[in-house]
Amino acid sequence: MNDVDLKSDEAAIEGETSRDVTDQILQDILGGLLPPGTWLKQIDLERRYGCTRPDVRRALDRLAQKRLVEHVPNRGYHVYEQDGRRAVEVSDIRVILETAIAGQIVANASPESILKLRVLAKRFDEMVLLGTMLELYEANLAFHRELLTLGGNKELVDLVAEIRQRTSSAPVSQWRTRARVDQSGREHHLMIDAIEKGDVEELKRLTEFHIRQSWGSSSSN
Amino acid sequence: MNDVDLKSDEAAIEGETSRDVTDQILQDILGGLLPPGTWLKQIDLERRYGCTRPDVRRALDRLAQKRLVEHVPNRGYHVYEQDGRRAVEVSDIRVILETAIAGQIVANASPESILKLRVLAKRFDEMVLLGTMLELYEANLAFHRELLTLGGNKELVDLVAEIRQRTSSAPVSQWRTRARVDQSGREHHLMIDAIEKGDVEELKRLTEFHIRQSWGSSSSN
DNA sequence: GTTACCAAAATTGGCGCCAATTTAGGATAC
DNA sequence: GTATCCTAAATTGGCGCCAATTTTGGTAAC
Repeated sequence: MNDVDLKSDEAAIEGETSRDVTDQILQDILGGLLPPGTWLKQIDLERRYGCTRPDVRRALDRLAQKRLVEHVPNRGYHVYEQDGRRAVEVSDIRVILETAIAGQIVANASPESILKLRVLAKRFDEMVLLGTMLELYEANLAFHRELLTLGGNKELVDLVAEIRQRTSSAPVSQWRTRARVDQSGREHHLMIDAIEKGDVEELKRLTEFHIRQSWGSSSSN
Repeated sequence: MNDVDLKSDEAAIEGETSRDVTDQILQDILGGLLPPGTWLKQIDLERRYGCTRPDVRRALDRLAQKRLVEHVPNRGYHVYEQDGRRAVEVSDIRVILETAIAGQIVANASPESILKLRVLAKRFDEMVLLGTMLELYEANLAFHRELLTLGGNKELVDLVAEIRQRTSSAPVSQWRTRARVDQSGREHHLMIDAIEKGDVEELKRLTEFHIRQSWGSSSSN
């Protein structure tokens, strides 16, 4: 396990101290800047994000609660090693939840909401070409959030958003190939098509495939 | 909103400083000692649980993350008011998840695991007669945890345990009547019966009924 | 008598220091 | 030459103080 290297720009942040440190660290883990196994030294983080010691500690504690980092008493915090079994289990949960509300999604889909989905799906496609990996990741999240919102269960939307970031330490590793990302974009549109047609079963099929696909090639399962 | 009254024994704890403060506050919320709306003053908690200021703050932050208390900047933390809609939504999620794995539960149920369930169901029945409200609550959790564990998805078990304590601020309010608690105990045994018979559909029916029942009379939905 | 304003008490929350533990490196003994 | 022990540097984490904000109670004016 190597520890985080941040000889780079220290005072370049300076200006958005307001945004929460937890999210910044979270994004850096998600972005692959802080690979699994990395030891998160408090002094480094303090300097890196231009914040105080208590801020760092609060952030680390929150991330530990979310099980994104592990806390070893008197030795510090380190980014969780990716566990293949856990990843599969989380996918299973997502499949259960997201297919379960397919019926409500179709039922509640108005022409406006379908348009909204199209816009978000298109933005994802644009980010494939023009955006960074993180922007792509967030465009994907936005699309799926909007989709789930149609289900009408607000708690479920938040819950899925939460468990998503439970295993996907590096979105980079999810969409390994360009072909896979393009495919994802196409699937988004297919899902919207299914909603327009009112074909619930088709939506379920697509949803399950879409979720499972991301993890297909990773780990030995 | 009244604030927490704790003129009672202050130094009576002294000896189990080790156990986490977060759990203690959580239990007191669950136990109904800290009703919804109560303002959680840091000084009071500090004295009450015999711990330091940073300990209290860490605990409050964690509970806020779990959405059991709400944080109002510069005004403090208070126990979440029970939201009827949220409670229903969480029940819906539980129904989705727990019925979804009914098949696996039946498939994985060995004679030993069924015996284990019987023991836990019996302990619940005993607690109805002899135990405190909190013990009853925990016996119930233990039964359901064991049941879900048979599904084989460890993440799902933890997730359900998590969302359970998301709304049920006061277990007292859940099982309002004695009749309802007795009924719950009987349902546990019926569920085990269904597993023994290998009747998946029956288990699903019972599970949904069992979950929905707890919230039936509360709030105007 | 009521309302508005001001002042004092209380509470939150930011911040930094110091002790305890761990880790790494060097020196010595075998 | 290698292994073990001891010392020093570094890192974690406990703890408490003080500034900023809010609330409450009292007073004065209308």
